[in-house]
Amino acid sequence: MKLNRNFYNRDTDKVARELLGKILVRKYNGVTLEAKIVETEAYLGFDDRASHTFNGRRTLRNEVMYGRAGHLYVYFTYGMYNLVNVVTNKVGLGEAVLIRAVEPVKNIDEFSKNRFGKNFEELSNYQKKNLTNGPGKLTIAMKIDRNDYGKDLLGNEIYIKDGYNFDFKTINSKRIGIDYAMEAKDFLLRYYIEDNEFVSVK
DNA sequence: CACTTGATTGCCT
DNA sequence: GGCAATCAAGTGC
Repeated sequence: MKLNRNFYNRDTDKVARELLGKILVRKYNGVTLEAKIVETEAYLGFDDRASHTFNGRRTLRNEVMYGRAGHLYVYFTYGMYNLVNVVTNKVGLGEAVLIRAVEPVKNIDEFSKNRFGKNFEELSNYQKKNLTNGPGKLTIAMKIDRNDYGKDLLGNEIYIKDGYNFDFKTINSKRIGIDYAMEAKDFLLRYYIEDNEFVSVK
């Protein structure tokens, strides 16, 4: 069942934890991709130096973070990657959850073609391992980019639904790639599924 | 395997 | 002008 608005409109840290095991559904050109979320990070508002909304910073790019929970915040970074987030918590707070890694569960050949131009079984072991194990990689595999900025996860084009298997242990750790964030780099706001091979950093 | 470095551009100061 | 919530290729052990 598709997650409702109330799921997203809660404490961001809790949403980040509970998104593990849920299924991200992505439809385009008549194709349906499904992937299990295996790694997330919470980005908070005013007091989180790692967040794009730190200290109340509000620009055209991050505007959707201040809006209603359950919408997509997609942004472009390092000159070549799109990263996808889910807006959370109350309007005006500016919080979101970054989806850092997923495990394909439906139409894996489409993921594979979007990333490497061939079917999954034709990939090298290295390519199989690197299909969706990172925030920049999964957006390529699932064809998510800035055109998806602001989309509502209660719509039909892209949404998240309940998972099937929650028999896993959740690991909580520091976030990745935010060494500039001073005290905020040590916040324990990252979650991932223990022993899952698609997690970006163990 | 671990570590280093270059790529490439939108965004904010 | 400087940098970024990253990735892939290259080096060396």
